[in-house]
Amino acid sequence: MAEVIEISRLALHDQVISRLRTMLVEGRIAPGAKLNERELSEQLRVSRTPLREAIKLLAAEGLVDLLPNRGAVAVKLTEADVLNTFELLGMLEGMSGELAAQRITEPELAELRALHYEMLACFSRRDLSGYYRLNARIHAGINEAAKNPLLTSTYRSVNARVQSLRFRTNQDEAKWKRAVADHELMLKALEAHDAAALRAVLIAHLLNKRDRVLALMRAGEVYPQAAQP
Amino acid sequence: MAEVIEISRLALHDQVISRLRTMLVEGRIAPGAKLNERELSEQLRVSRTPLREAIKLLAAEGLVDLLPNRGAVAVKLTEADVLNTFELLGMLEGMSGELAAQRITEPELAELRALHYEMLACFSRRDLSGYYRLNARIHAGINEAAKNPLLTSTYRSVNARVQSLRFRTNQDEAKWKRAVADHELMLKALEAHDAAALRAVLIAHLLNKRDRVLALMRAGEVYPQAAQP
DNA sequence: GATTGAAGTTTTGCATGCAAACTGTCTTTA
DNA sequence: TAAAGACAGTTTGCATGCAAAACTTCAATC
Repeated sequence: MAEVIEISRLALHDQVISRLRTMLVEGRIAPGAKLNERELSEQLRVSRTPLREAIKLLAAEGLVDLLPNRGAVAVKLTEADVLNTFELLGMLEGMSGELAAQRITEPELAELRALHYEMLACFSRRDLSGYYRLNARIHAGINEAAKNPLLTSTYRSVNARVQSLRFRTNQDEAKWKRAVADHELMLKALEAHDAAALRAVLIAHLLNKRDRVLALMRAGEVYPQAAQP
Repeated sequence: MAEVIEISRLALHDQVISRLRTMLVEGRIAPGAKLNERELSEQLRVSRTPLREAIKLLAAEGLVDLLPNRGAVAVKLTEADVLNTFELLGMLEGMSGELAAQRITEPELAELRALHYEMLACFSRRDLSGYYRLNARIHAGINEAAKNPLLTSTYRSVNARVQSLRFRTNQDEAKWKRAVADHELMLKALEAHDAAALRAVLIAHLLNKRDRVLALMRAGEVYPQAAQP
């Protein structure tokens, strides 16, 4: 009962934000595409007021660009944007790792171990989407173990900018194995409370991802359907 | 001509955001105070629509808390919040310093040197507000020299959360001298392109500031007029 | 043929109106 | 006397309306 009330009482503009963010991150709104207020408000079944509030917030998160008197467009990252984003993301994740190695509790470690084994199961079955989901939960878990909510939310926000690109990198067998090996090292570092080691492996892991994203961009496979101005 | 047009064309909600942010950062809206939409919209001479958009954005920046169906209140930081904020800020500023030491150009360095001497002039005259202004410009300059706009905007956003507290710390003579000495070290490190040294001095400088802010909070001098719930 | 301009349409930005939720006070009841 | 409830006033959340800006189309001129 209370559940239903709570859910229905989620502010409309918050629902709109979530749905829009998902559409942007998953690429259902193509990078560079214009966000037409009338169109979106009909699609999402809300009036333009909460929709506009949502768009403003997504602009603050860096997922859309606001053009004065000309509405909003989904951001289309340049190579420099990607480099800058990963540069910052590496620092944030490295810091997160250092703090987590120092501050993680035994129950948190046990949960991360469990997630790790679930992820290995997905790897064994070549279940890529399950792997991605668990991978994200593990990184979120490390982030939480750092016990700094502001760091967590900052990381989440910066990460959202490149999330859609990270989704699209194709995992060939060798790279996938390498990523799994990285995760083994992460767990070892956490168990040993070795801050420097965890920082190093997290950053290396991320730089790897960055290079795959850059390779994708350079191959021109990222924005296939988006029209150039 | 174009100037005037450009200025007048600044979106209303952007003006509102700036003015509200200033009011929050400078403490003209007390921490914990409720933001009444009708009241503020009359005060700022805009309707509630752009005001509400601005409040939502400031919530995303962490300057106000949104209470569903009950409006917004200016954030009132706990000691833990301050610790977390400075922890992240130290990391961002440290990173900023490392990159700046590697990437700063000669003209940028010359400008920072000039600002430094202007700041020394303010110190010599015991002109605290001028000192603060130049101090902020120097730190912004270092940030820019890091050549990562995303890092710059992230730093700015996180810094805004504690800006109002930083304003209020009282500079006794010894601490002020120490801060000026830190700035000398920063310039030396930049000139030598010594990333590690600049990182170290920036972080030490910031931790000093953190401790002064914490001391202020513990002395109960931060929220004198704000009513407790 | 290309470029400029003018009218019509679309879209954004802001103001306002209305219903739902919340706050505070006063009354009623145990 | 204290607690609960009802009612009035206030405030928020969302929808809608209107004016200004931008875009489109088409024709006219060089």
